[in-house]
Amino acid sequence: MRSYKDIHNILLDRIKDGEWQPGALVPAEVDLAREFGCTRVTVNRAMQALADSGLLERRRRAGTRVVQRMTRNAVFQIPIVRHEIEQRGGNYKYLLISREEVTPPQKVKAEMGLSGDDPVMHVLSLHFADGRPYQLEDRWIDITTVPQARKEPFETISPNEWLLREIPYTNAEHVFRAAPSDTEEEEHLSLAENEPVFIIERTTWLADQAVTHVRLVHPANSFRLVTRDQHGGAI
Amino acid sequence: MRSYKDIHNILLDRIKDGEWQPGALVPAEVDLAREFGCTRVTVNRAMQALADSGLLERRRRAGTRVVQRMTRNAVFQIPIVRHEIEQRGGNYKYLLISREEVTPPQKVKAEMGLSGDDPVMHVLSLHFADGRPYQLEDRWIDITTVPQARKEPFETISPNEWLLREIPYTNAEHVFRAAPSDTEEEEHLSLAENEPVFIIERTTWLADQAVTHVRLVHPANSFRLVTRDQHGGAI
DNA sequence: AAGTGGTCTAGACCACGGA
DNA sequence: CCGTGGTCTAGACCACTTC
Repeated sequence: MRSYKDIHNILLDRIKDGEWQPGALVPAEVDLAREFGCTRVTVNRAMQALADSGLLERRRRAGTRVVQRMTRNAVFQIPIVRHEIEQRGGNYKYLLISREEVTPPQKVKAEMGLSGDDPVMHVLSLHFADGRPYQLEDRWIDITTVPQARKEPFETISPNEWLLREIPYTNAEHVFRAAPSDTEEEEHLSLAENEPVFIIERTTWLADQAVTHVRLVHPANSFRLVTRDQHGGAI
Repeated sequence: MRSYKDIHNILLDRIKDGEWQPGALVPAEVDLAREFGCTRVTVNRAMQALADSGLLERRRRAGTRVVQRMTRNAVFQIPIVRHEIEQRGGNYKYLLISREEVTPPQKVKAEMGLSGDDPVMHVLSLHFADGRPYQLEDRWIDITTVPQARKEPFETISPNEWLLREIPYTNAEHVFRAAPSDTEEEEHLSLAENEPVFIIERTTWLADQAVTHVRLVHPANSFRLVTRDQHGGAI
């Protein structure tokens, strides 16, 4: 019996092996269904998966083609910092630096789409790996959307971990960049002047309402972000 | 009539609105099918989509739960640098620095999984945006897998663009990091000493055979990598 | 053992959009 | 127009895995 996964892999091989060249029209679902001795629905499912992952392009009446421009997606996973460190056998420590409710600077208000002067929870904290500063977490939490945050002292659990555990979200935006450190970062991360840092800025929404905005600062020499983008056997 | 997209969105709303809390067990397919007046297959399709995007976790017999998210995903698209620059209205220029066939250093051989002393195509080139160096492309291409590369001078088209246009791939691995520049980078990118740079290292495979390994170096002050990750309205 | 998701079939109708 | 993909139904059997 041929499952849609089998068919997916067979079709994938044909693309890999160049049997179906980029830009080429591939047989219609009906024909493949006949070839594989299964229903059209089964073939459809396999081809949809290939289309979703960007290898095929499908249009009604026009048929299905192997995509020509192979701009494909790589997926990063950004884990809870504690897990990240513990997973590679490191010793994790968390330190709360400050926690207050204040009106955020204009830049943060813009990122979070806030207009009024309502106070926002601002939490500054540090994550250590093996005793060395690993990440400075500079976080803003909208207490209108997440009132529970007012009851959380963040003394033993980081905002990062608390939010991921407690608050669902629907959209996120990331900015990754490198920069020379500023004095605050140098102080907290024990850096020399103008050492390079790797910065992740993330804004997270729950149904069009900003939940939180965070700036994560890492010493460049101890941080790398890795993706492994598999296309093959997966399914 | 309720389509699987409708159902997908209804279920998504229930998660968004907190009607279904993270970790909670959600109704079985049969029950939802009855509720929406459709077949179980239709419900299954909607729920699979939600599971694929990481919002639901499904196990036979154990049922379906709202995921207690432990990681966040970010999606990054491998661009053609020229398009990236032109798309935001910039003026693009390409410059080939060198092109040779040599035995690569051990580090590159390891990344690409090469063992012998076979020569590999090494292409060094620069991408400019509005006259300023934007990206240094330090690329290795396996000419066993991609013999066509020997016929391409790379004088007017960059390896980046040529490869994306001509060579399909199945897997990719990325490393993102920040670092102080080295002297070669400072020379080509017109940087002062030890300025921070943003580095992307990518290895690309075609069916378990390494195609190319590249190191992309950007001046930190003119580069940011942005992702926008939707869980929502898409489908 | 039994409930849950995973998947297939056969047939059908619809929606889009190229010829 | 009419071929192609998009999707639904009804019913079925299977594959897990927890109870």
